[in-house]
Amino acid sequence: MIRLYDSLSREVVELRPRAPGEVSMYVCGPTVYDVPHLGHARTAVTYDVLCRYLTWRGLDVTVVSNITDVDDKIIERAAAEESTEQEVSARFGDIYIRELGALGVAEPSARPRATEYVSQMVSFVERLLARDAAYVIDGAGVYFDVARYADYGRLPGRDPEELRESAGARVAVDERKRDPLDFALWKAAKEGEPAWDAPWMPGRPGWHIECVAMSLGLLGDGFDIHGGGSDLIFPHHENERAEAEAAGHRFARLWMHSAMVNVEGEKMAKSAGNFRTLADVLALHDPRALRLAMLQAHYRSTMEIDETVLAGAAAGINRLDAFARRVGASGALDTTERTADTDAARTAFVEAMDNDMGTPGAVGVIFELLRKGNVALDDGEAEAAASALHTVRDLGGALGLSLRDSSPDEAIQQRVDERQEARAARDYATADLIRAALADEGVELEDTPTGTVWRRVT
RNA sequence: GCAUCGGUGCCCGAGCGGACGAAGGGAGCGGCCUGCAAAGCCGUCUUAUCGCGGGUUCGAAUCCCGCCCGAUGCUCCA
Repeated sequence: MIRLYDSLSREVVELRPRAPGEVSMYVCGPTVYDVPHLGHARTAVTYDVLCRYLTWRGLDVTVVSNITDVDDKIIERAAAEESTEQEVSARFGDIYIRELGALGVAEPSARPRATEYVSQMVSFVERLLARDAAYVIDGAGVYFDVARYADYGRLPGRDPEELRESAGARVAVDERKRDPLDFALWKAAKEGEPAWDAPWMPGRPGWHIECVAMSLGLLGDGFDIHGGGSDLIFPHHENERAEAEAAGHRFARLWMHSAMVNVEGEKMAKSAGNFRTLADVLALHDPRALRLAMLQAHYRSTMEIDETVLAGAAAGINRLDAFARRVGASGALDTTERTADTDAARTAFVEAMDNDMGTPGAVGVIFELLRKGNVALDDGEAEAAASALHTVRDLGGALGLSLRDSSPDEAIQQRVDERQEARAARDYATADLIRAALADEGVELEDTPTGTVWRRVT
């Protein structure tokens, strides 16, 4: 039984897909006006792991993750660069996809762009107008009428009255709105901004509507999981929910929110100026180290990512790879043979993961099995070690963590062999010379009872 | 202020009523192994005052109340 925390009911609930055996999931992607940072990476990794695990458990998963390519910030950036909105969003969209791909985030089943869904958004707004859940303000746009949605405020756990009090604290409220909480579904075109035709006035999509159009459009009513970063709970997700349900649709069955990444105790954000780009981290570390660091914290806990954390995770990745090399050097062949240890590990792994994606516990299980495999190797039980390795690979795969396979390199192998000959002849001076030379090239040697293995150190 | 989530060994971070004599990773130290390393294993720091004070319970890191501290959200946000 797979259980997940549902942000709407505020409890861990059993995942009960609308269609048995199939899970449909929508993950709010970024607005592409700049390069991705670690926060984007954490969110993407969280849902990537969920998708991989559900698939590993035998479910047929469909993931839709959007890219929002019309928005105030994109317009600003395009203006600042004297470029176009299309160019800016295409550029950052490509970077986003490439860098997350490098992190091992699998391509979603569909990655819609907001601009591809404008006509659906227009129809959606019409439907809301027809149901009297929205109204037009001439020259300004079309607004959602919050009063028409009785459940408003449940997702963020707030009373609409309280929400109303703080509305306008940061942005001036348009006097013509019926309620300060009302928000734009469609924004009237301004000079020099991208615009599309619409029955009310030419303009561009307002807030939250793009995700509703894309999620319902691609996954249909009552899709299973809607996820995103916790900073989207309000207003973004609550307003999506209001729009969809006020239009008569059954929206997401389960809401998930991943926690923020902090830097020195503060949320990483562009506005705070403390963000680290994904590219910066990827330039310094194995992408698997970043993923492991993220897996070692629960997705609903705020986590700190700094050099200490990254270096620690990188050391963990080295252990994983070293185990694979050791087993490889033992000559034992890959085997699906089960042992008491691998069975116990699988059970514990599933138990941890089924419980609201307990990746830290799941990673713990993997490392425990790794240690047992190393002990088996020390005891000369290569077969048992190979079984452990096979399971480590399988479980790691369910989390998107792979072990590095050494790539053969004849030139290096030749020198390793030369060193072995020297060692056999007890000519340790020569042997150490070769080892030091290889070390200078970033190649580290490990002597095992069955031969010497080597690895590249980055 | 209101809402939500937290405060666990040197660091990160699980656990969320009894198998806790608190997982796992990292760091330090000692040992074994090794020609020396690396890798690995074992031990150790670690009897972790589980933020503080009360309470419930046969039993609490886990539940309840109060307090202190922090993060996030309250129409830019992943």
